[in-house]
Amino acid sequence: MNLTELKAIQLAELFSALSDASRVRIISQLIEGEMSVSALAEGLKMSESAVSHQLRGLRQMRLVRARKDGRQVFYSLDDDHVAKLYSMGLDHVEHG
Amino acid sequence: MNLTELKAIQLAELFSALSDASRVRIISQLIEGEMSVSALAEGLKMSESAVSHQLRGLRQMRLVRARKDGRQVFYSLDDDHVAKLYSMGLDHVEHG
DNA sequence: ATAATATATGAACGATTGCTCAACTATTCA
DNA sequence: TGAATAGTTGAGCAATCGTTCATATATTAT
Repeated sequence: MNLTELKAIQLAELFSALSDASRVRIISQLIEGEMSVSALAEGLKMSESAVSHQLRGLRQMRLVRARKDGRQVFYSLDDDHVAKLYSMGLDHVEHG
Repeated sequence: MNLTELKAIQLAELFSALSDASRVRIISQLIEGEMSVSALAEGLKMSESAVSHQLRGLRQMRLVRARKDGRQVFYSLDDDHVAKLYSMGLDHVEHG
């Protein structure tokens, strides 16, 4: 089965979403449920700016969804595929 | 479930293997079966050097295995987990 | 021996990434 | 209204990445 260049790029972009430890930790938090930017930043000991920058990328890839409530913005996973990829990867890292 | 920093890094490294279109295409070729460096290079229209550099990374992550036969080196997937991640990602890109 | 072939490797380069910092918008509170 | 809070954004910078190019190593053929 021959992979088109477009699909290769799309696949690479998808996996890029989980190719950084900060983003992996963000995803792992969001698997527990939606969370505000500042809660994520505090829990992960990252600056709010850094978290926000990463969330923007995840949002653009439609892996994460934003819900605004007052002055807070709550993020959650937009797609259970990501959670599945995550848990499959974790399984590989832990056993195997 | 709290993710340790080590596991976050290991997960990120695993997904990094598929975070580049060239590597995705290499993996997609190797799913079909083992292949020499020059065959990969020709099929993917990449230089042998570029392919070799990428294969080294994949080898170091133990996602790919090398078998030397004469002056050729045949590469194959070392781990069916990668193929599973790949096809799961492809599924997400194609549908969903 | 020499030449040719297959692959690996290091240096160097531009491109991309992930962060910080400062400035900005939007919302709430007093 | 003005101050405080939550988040976003752009510029800038160091670090990393993926490639090319030249060179090196290993194997085979002559």
